[in-house]
Amino acid sequence: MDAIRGGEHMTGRPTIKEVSKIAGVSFKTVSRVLNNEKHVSEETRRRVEEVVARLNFRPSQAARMLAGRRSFQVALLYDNPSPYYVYHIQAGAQQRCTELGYRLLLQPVDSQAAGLVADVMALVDEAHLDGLILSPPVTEIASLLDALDARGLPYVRIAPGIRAGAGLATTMDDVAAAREVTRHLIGLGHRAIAFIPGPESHVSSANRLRGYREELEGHGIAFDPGLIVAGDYSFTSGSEAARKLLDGSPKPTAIFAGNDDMAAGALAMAHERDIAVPDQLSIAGFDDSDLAKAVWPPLTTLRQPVRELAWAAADLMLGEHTLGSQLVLNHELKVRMSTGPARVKPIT
Amino acid sequence: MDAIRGGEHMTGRPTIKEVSKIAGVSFKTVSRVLNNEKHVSEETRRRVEEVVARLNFRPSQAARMLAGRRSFQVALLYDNPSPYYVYHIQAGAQQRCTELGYRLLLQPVDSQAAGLVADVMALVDEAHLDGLILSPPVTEIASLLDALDARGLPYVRIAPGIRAGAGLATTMDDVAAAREVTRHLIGLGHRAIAFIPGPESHVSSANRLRGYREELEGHGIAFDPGLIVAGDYSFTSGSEAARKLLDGSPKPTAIFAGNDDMAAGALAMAHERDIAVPDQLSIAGFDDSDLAKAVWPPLTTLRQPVRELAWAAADLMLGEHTLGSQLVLNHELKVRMSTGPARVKPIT
DNA sequence: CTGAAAGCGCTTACAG
DNA sequence: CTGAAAGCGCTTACAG
Repeated sequence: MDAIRGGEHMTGRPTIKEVSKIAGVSFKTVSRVLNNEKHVSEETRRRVEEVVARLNFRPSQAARMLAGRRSFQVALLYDNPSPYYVYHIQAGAQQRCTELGYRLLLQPVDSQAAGLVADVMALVDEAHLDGLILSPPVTEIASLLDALDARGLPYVRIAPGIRAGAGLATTMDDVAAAREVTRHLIGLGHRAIAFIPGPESHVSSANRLRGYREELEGHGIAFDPGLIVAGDYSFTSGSEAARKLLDGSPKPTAIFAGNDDMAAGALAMAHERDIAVPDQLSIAGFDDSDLAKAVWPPLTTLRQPVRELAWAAADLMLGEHTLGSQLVLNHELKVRMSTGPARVKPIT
Repeated sequence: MDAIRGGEHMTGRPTIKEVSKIAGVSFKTVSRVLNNEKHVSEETRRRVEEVVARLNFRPSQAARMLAGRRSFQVALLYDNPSPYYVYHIQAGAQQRCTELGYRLLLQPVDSQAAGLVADVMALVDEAHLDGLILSPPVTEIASLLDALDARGLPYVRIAPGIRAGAGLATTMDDVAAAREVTRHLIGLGHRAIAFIPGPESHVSSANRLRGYREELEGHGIAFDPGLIVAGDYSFTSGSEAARKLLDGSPKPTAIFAGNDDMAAGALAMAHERDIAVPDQLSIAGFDDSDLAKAVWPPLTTLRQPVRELAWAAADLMLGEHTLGSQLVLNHELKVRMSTGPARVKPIT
């Protein structure tokens, strides 16, 4: 016998009818007050609100969903291995939804699963969703986008890759951001700058690589494939990539990793080999995750406005907007101690 | 005009009545099949299930909540600044709830807020919750526990401090765990072992301090208040505590921090002062968070079964249990490179 | 094993 | 500005 049985816990719950009786109005009028509709006299409104507060009345979401055309409920879909990323995406979306009177369902999904589209549509039906927020890489599943479009269901994407210009979206400029990091390293005198891109499944990987390359070439530095070793956004992959780069040729004086986890991996490899950072090797990351400030030396990185992207996504979908359907948010270079002038002490 | 208006998206949604019509039975029979009730002939069941699958029918959660006595919906309350902790607590609870057919609402709260109890009870009413999972420090709010008890609402607590023996709970033994870490350090020859406890608001802080102290005294090593400097579980506070410890007297040969964030902070301070870890100073953490493996050298720490604690909490509340109402999960010491033999090279 | 009736607590659409 | 009726899509309690 499980603990949930019995269910006598609905005891105290008042309903709209009890409120209306005490306030001396019809329950329809209480409904008007609750929904902030026009055409309620100031005095009636005040009286109803007083009773609502006194009884601690909260309308049943289930009844509203069933009777009304809107559920005031949306879901955030995510499938990201980074606790840091998920935490902040959740926080941003949650905050804006709460402010706007929506409940947000936080829904982890498996973007590789065959049944993904069916599962999401099941959620849409069961929960009567009014809309969806998609975070990468759920943003890249064409069949899901098609199903949502066919259904006419509103959704916003955060940092989408495919169909980037279509529909509602919030993004940052990965290309420009990667150029900034690269420019910072070039400015410190580095010429042999290695880059560790992320996995191909993420659009951000290709965009950051492109920014790195464009900036190099803008400064007349030839792109050298020997300085590129891909990772998969994990710490371990960053470590392995750094090992290959340090063993390869040409020897880099700086490593720019596509995210902070990989930068931390590269940094660990430098420590393991007694390579001084930044005196012998500069290392830069991307994201400005919690990790960036927790390693030694703290990482130079590019702050991605994760929380803001999710906040703005919710706002774009649920708020009162006339301005547009796409929003590009600002990033910011964070210079810390892991980058410094080139070749103070060459690697031996 | 916002994107959500219009709401023509319910178009395709089939109902239980349409299913029943196609299957040639009453809609009550469909309901029986959906709820896995007895007394449905095998053939009828099969026919209904076939139609359900073909139409991709999903029952409205709202209608079930309204008509039934159970909502099949529970909430996880959390108020923890650690993305790592929140991510794994969510994952564990989410998994078990999904397996058992419950929807889990992930609800961040402000445990310091005056209106907390009212807000939670509002959630209970609005969402018709069948139960709640409380994670630290939400577990410690007596007024909330009282309100839930008064309402007769089932809840489980993860690692509770107050009223620890009462009600449903999953925990780990912080005292024994801290003793294990301390024993490891003593076994390496350390005698001047500093400890950085967390904030007093968390019960785990006091328990880990107690374990540290008990183990020392069990080995005939006097407890020295000069080797205790408190932090608040943050990286920065760990760094500051380490600074004071390294400047104070007696000089520690090992530092045991109450969590990994503070251990990482202590490690950064050692790097800043060019103190070799572990040759001159051993550092141990607690949690085995992602951080533990991302810093250099990787931290010796104690694995707290965060995900399992949440999984078991959901299971305890929703599953079929007869065994008991409290569950103590196992922890595990993870020895990595940040700890080593004492005084190989004394700090100068 | 199966079904017809009543009702959950609200919103909608229609009156006045 | 306010109200009475109908109904959302299910489960419950009662019959057969």
